[in-house]
Amino acid sequence: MKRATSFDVAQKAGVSRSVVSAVLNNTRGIGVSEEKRRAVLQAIEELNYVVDVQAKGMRTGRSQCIAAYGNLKNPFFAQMLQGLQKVCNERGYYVLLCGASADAGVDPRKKLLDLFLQRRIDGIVSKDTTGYMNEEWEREVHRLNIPHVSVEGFPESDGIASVQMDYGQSVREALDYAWSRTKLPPVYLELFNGPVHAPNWGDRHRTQAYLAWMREHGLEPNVLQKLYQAWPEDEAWWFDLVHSWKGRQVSVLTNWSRASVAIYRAAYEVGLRIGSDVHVMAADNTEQLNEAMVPALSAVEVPYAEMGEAAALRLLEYTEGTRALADTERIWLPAKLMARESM
DNA sequence: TCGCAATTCAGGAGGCGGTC
DNA sequence: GACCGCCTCCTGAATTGCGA
Repeated sequence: MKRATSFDVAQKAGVSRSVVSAVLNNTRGIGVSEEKRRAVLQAIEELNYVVDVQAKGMRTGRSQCIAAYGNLKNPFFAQMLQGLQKVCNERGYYVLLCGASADAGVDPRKKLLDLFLQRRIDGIVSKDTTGYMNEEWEREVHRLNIPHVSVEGFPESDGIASVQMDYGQSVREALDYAWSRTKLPPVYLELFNGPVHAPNWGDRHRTQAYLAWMREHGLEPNVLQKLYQAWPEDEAWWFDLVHSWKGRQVSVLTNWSRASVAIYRAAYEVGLRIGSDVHVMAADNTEQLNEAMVPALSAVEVPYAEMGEAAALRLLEYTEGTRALADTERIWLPAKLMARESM
């Protein structure tokens, strides 16, 4: 059966297509009487009429669809999507999911360019790794005038709009909380992926914030750096560390909650109690287990859902023309302090 | 008749400009 | 203010025109 068009709706309601359009879009400046409005809405219902998005795109040049690009295995991408989807639902947009896995040596980002040129998407929100930079991609985005917002990527670029959590503020908040709970000088334990410690943008901001906070409080900084290895490869290192804390209380802030998990394990083996002997707190929610751990791990967490919302709102400003593409002012969101039992 | 290039048409919706 | 007519958007398919 042929699907109904706005022409059919107009005929059935006894009005012109312009009135149907005005009712559907609440077009400013075009008033529609209550009687005609009801007639149009009734015709829409009776004919099961739905706006043809492709046809609409022909006229408006927009697809009402935005691409969400990221690593599908990354749980934060899913969290970001929640916020993105919420905004898109409210604003009548669809989300096209684009996985970041490369195949046959093709940069998966390049596919996004094709989708944009084919008018299948109006813009892109990408969940990038913290501090991610890509000058070639930036050039392409500018060359093609693609509305694009990165979550966590391009933190030092003025060319790409991004949504960032304030890592410095998150560490300060964690340290203030830890200090208020224990009055112990906090140790900062920084886990890194090897083989060489090459701190990214977020890592640097965290460490700088820790050092500054310690200085301001007249305390001697104590930064421990540890190459990440899967348990139990490096259990001896953790045992030695936690063993050295025996007989005194310590307060530890870890950059990744993964490090907190290792401390929990070692403390269990050594016979120390988390929350009373060893006070632990994480500066992120990498493992998604903070709340489920026993005792529950206190943390300052990255608000990925809120970041997804903020990114979507900014992107729609670009696609709908209420903000110039050149205006790439960064959006900063605060970390969420989740006070639990470990600190 | 064939092959190619140019032109026309169809599809559905948005909204400007004009009328009452 | 309420409403209508008509132009416009883009692109693949169909049609037409023309030379070889």
